[in-house]
Amino acid sequence: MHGTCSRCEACPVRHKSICGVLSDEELNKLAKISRRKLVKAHNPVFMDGDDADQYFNVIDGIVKLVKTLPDGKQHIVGLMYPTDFLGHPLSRQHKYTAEAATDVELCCFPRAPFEALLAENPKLERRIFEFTVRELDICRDWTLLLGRKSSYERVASFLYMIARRMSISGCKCIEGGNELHFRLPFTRAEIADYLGLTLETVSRQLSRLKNKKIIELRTSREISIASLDLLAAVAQIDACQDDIDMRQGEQASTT
Amino acid sequence: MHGTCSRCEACPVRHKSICGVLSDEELNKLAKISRRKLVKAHNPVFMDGDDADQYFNVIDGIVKLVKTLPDGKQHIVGLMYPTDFLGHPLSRQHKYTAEAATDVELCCFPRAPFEALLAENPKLERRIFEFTVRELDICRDWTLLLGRKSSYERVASFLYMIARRMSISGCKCIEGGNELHFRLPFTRAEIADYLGLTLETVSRQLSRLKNKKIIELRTSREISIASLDLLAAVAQIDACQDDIDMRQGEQASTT
DNA sequence: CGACATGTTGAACCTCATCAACCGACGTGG
DNA sequence: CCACGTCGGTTGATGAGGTTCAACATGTCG
Repeated sequence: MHGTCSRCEACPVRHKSICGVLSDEELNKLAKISRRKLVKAHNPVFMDGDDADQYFNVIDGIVKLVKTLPDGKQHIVGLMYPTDFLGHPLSRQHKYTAEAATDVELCCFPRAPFEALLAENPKLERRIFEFTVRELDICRDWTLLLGRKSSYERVASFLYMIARRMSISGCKCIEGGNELHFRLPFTRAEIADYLGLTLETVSRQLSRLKNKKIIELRTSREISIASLDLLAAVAQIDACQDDIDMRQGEQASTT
Repeated sequence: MHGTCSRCEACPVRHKSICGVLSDEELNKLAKISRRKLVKAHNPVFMDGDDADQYFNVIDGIVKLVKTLPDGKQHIVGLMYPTDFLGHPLSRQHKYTAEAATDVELCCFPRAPFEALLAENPKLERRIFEFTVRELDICRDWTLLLGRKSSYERVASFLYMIARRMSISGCKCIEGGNELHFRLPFTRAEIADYLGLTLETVSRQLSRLKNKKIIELRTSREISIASLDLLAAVAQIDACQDDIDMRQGEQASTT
């Protein structure tokens, strides 16, 4: 077989995912150890405490990373979109549960052969490192939101962020998704778990945004954003800073 | 010159920092481009938005990573202790301000020559990758705290965490520091900025812990912890899970 | 159609922020 | 040496923002 395997050629995240740095030849090697997998919404990809015996590319759909407190309260510590890479070399056990928020399509790499490939391909390792640094940046921004923003600002921040992430990653699961009109893939309770609020508070703040004409809600899940800039202002997001973040992300995923 | 340079030989973080993976020869190369630097408490190491033209090892003291919201509220998104590595390859600009919380001793590496060394030394790059993954784990745990814990739980978590980190990293700045008795290097306002609370609330919850005999306060900064297990229980920290984290950290820093 | 999940809205309550008074330690200058 | 201001810390009173509990609306599926 020569050229790229047909499955990878047709892969929508071929260039933006970690695979973007691989030559056709290298990609073929990776393809040989990879396996596609579909996970239905609300099913786990892996559980907190499990051995990390696989790595994943998210091809389509959204994966929630969930931590649970001893007393049962739970919190979403991250969301993974198409093109994202799931799993960290050097962590032998998962520190959170990964659960499909929507129907999800994954590309799975068994740990041992994947790490062997990593060892002989510094470019790939460096690429995963880049992705990890971006995750850390996002996580630190999130601590700012959780530590210092009001419920109104949080909900606005969430809408702003998800609008941008979904249009950038080109999530198939969002029918007719453009930056300003899309279908929310989360329940109010899930949004609450992500923002450190209760579902009632999320509902109230969404109503408030609707009353102020900053968003429209055709149904509870169909969202139209009147103006991203307005939303960013409400969310206390420094639009300039955010543009830099996004451009870096784009670069990293296209070079 | 043969063997290790004398400065590095005497360095207290020689083996636990990123330098731990370097042979004497490689360490000499690194030493040639490095420079020691002292930063007095409350002075900046670098500012949000600055070009990232240097990397740092923290040798002694504690560095705060601070983000500021457009409306002026600020939040501490991370603390760096001795042995920690400051700066991320691939981020051209700093996303936060780094400020000395105590008097700090740093080892500085100018960007260009350091990245050249990285390129020819995959072990070193991998080591920094490990450190970044650990930072991400810590950051995710922090989002759990900010999203779901009460003020009482937060203050308990903070004391628990700082007690463990300081004893592990062997901070010289903590005179007579052992795991159960140490001097707090932060004001109430700084703790509040780290926990997403106000300084008054921090003060009240510390008093509450004192009244419940879980800690003693000889002065406002001299803390004795009656029992780490008790503190962990109050903080809703799963002690078992935490032990795993710590052991991994130890391994990573001694192998 | 009824059953069940999801979402909205209201009312009461509680935690934490805010504003303010006060204390002790420290440093400075008259 | 002491009066004074400053800084860090504690404590109290009050109020706002969010949680909790509850009722009701809407939508979906057998």
